[in-house]
Amino acid sequence: MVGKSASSVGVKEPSVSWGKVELLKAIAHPVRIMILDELTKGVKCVSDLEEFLDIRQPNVSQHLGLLRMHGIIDYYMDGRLRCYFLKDPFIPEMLGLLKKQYNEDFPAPVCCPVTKRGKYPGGRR
Amino acid sequence: MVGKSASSVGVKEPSVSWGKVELLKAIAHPVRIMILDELTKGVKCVSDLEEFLDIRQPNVSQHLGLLRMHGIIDYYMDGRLRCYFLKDPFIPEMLGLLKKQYNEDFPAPVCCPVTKRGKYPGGRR
DNA sequence: CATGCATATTCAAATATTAGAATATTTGAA
DNA sequence: TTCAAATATTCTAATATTTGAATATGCATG
Repeated sequence: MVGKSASSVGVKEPSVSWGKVELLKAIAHPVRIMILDELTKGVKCVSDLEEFLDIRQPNVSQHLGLLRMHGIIDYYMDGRLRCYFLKDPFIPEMLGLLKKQYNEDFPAPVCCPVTKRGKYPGGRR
Repeated sequence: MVGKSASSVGVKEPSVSWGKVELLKAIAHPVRIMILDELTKGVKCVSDLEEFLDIRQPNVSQHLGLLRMHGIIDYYMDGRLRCYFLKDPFIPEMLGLLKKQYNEDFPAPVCCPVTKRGKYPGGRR
């Protein structure tokens, strides 16, 4: 069962899947991020979100529909209310990352400074 | 200097900043994700990426330019090569998250099933 | 200082995203 | 059954993104 790790054997590391990139695209909108952040705190109905977001109801519904089509959220009915909730466990972790503060950038690689020639790690030249 | 935490006082939790949403948008493209994943492994010049991505050079440069404009990557010159490298420490963590496998969705909240009325947590009705 | 390699820029066409307006649907209550 | 509340859908105009083609730039080398 247990064998060499993928990297030790030269097998390709699992890369980011097409589906995950689609998910990223679906999330990458200020309104949808706010919706998701709100849903992290608990179930919300459309009119709650409408008030919170301060945008028009049809637009809220459009964003909710998009998120639902991607399997990121879902809803249940409560009377005439649609109670939306978070479905994808990836989302809270993603939001946590997005809220994290990073104080410094990575340093430039050692083969700088700029004008020093011939150090390209790939072997080309 | 030190005081109560934001949450203990009812102050709004820091939400996702506008800048972070912009960063998400910049990242949310299959080619750019591949570029970033590749740069995670080390410095790459444009023609290396061109070969790896199998798209035309001007297009590679366009994506690189976009990422650079967002402060996500930078480059140094090595002779006539532009050696691009990762600058934003957020990226590797994000890629790690994107590669993570999630086996189950969150369960629907307890106030289901659908027809049970009057349980909306927000108090409306 | 001319040449060629590595890369960037500009432009245009195709396509995708977004938000609003108008309208439709669904459900519970009277 | 009728009405009103809650939400969804459709259509459209504005805008943004993406790509390819053509071309330009910068630098190292002879």
